[in-house]
Amino acid sequence: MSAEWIEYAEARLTKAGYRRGASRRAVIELLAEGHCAMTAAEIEERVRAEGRAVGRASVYRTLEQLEELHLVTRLDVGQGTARYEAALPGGDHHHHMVCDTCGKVEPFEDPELERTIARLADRVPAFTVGEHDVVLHGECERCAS
Amino acid sequence: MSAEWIEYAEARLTKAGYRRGASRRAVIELLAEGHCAMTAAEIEERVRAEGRAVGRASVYRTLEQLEELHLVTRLDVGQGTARYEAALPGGDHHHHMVCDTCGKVEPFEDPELERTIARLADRVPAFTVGEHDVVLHGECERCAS
DNA sequence: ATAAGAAGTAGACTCAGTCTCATGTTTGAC
DNA sequence: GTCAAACATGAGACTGAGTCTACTTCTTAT
Repeated sequence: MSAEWIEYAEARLTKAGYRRGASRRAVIELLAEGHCAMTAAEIEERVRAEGRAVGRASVYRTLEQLEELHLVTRLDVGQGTARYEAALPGGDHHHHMVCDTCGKVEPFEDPELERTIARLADRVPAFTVGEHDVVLHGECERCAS
Repeated sequence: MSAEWIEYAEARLTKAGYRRGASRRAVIELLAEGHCAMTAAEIEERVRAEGRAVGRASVYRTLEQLEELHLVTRLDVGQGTARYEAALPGGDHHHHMVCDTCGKVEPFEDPELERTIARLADRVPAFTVGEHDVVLHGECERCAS
């Protein structure tokens, strides 16, 4: 997650007809740093901490646009706050484990799970499956001890 | 989903040390009707529609207690609103498909998916998996056409 | 360089969910 | 049955995420 992703994202946005802007750039740069699953509020706060004024609306608008182009993944872990993370073009599909005690969010991958869900999606004709989220709730090592 | 579930839920609550109360009873009765995945606001509204005054706090408190005893399942479909549904004691574990266009929530079951997740949970030592949610996003038949 | 319109800002607004506290009920003890 | 302690309840204030609005500032095509 890095400079290439920034360029890639900007290119996709331009191709999609969006103009460039400083706020969006700042949000994209932050996401590129790859801190897993930030909330919109965290993003706003961190951009401001860098000394840039940024409107809440700009943050949400940017995230919405990026999500539309599948450049970020929105993730609902059930604490009433959505989280966002940069998505690489070629896959990197993963899910999340949430510690219900401390709130920590941990990513994981599982090809078998992907296959199972793909098969399931084929089997359901009344529904066109697009995205899917698997959220495992539980306790992380530290909280369990 | 019916009268037995109401009695079962009340018995469990009593055993857990809770006293009885009219508001909680009303919420439980509504859940027992089995309308899939209601929001807290819908529950409050429907209880009021029956002519009973009920405080928002009572609804949320009841749902929290029921969730703690695994008598209801809380479900996050990602529209910023939690949904709740009665859970039968002996299983009936299911997941949900959400139509991102019209917001409709449809339940589904899949034993293969359950097995896959159970295997996955065993394989992850750093995390004690408790509950899991699988939410498939997509489009329902009507919206797709 | 300029004008059209997208992008940005601040902050008011909405709405789900939480908290508080005075009041109403339940229950166990007598 | 009566009583009091303790739990349950209701109204509404409060919080915090996310949306909307009105207005300003840039980008970009010409």
